[in-house]
Amino acid sequence: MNKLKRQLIPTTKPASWLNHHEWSAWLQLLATVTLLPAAIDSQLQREAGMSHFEFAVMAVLSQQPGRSLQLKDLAVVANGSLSRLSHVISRLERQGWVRRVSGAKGRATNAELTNQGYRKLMEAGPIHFAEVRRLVFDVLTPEEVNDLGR
Amino acid sequence: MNKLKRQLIPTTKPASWLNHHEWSAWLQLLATVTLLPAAIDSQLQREAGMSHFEFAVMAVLSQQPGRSLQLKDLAVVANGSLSRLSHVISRLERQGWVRRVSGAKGRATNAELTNQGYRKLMEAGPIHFAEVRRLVFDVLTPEEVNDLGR
DNA sequence: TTCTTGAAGTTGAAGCTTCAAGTTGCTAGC
DNA sequence: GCTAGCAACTTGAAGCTTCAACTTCAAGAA
Repeated sequence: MNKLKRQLIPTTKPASWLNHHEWSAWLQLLATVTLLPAAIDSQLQREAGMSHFEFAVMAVLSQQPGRSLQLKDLAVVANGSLSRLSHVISRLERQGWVRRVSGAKGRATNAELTNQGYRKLMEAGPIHFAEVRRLVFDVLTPEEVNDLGR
Repeated sequence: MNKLKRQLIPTTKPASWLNHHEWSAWLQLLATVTLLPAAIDSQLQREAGMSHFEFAVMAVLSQQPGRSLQLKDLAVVANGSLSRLSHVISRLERQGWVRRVSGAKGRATNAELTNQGYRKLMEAGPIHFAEVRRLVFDVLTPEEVNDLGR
């Protein structure tokens, strides 16, 4: 199969396709960017019963004063759309891990981590980070870790 | 919001959470791995009417002899499950871009790129790769591109 | 005051992926 | 030649994300 992957280089190249060099770099990046989140997600799902996005949302909340943050800001920090977040918060509410609290100003809504949610997070953290270590930090040298910021 | 992102470092650290250094590296990687595919996907969707996975599938096919490949192999090269691929091929068939051909041996099924599919791909390629260049190669130095393979 | 505009959320539908449960056709062992 | 078991799909349901439409509230213009 690896042989196949290398064959993907276009033989006819209209002006704007990638050259050999770019192409193989892109394939590498693509595989990382595709496989890594999938692996992380499915492990977390299996062993802790939550998606990585849900984990991220709860992790952010746990670090905020009052374990609470306005949805709009939470969406940005968690790298998701407001709509997606709203649906996810509804699910987390159903699990009893998060609660909606109407925020101070205007139409603001805050999400607040419940105690139950906090306990769940503390339990999921080690499981998750062990996998992150295994898939990321154990594979990279320390300098490479430094370079991750590009 | 960037200030927020930096606050995510856990203040209490049970043995198996990440340390400061790992944590910020992980946040970087996470953002890349989350935002990059989303950006690529939505651009391709908007401007060429296909997902990145569909593009990848057709691109692989276009490079194979006979523009055709068995589903099991195609799934591996495109980094997806067989089930996912099967659904996607059905969609691509509906568009007339791909055709199922029963393979030589046993229960094998091949996917074959149609002429119409090939034309579509040729049209989508430049659109897609321009975006890849913009988001990846224009941001990285040549040495960094070299290092993408880790 | 009243009107307009924009930001923040919510909601439902449509589409995609995953998961589990089937099919179906080889092939190895008896 | 049978039969068990596996490999290669296919399919339908459940769950998640996206998208577009809608609601609500705040603030500034008129």
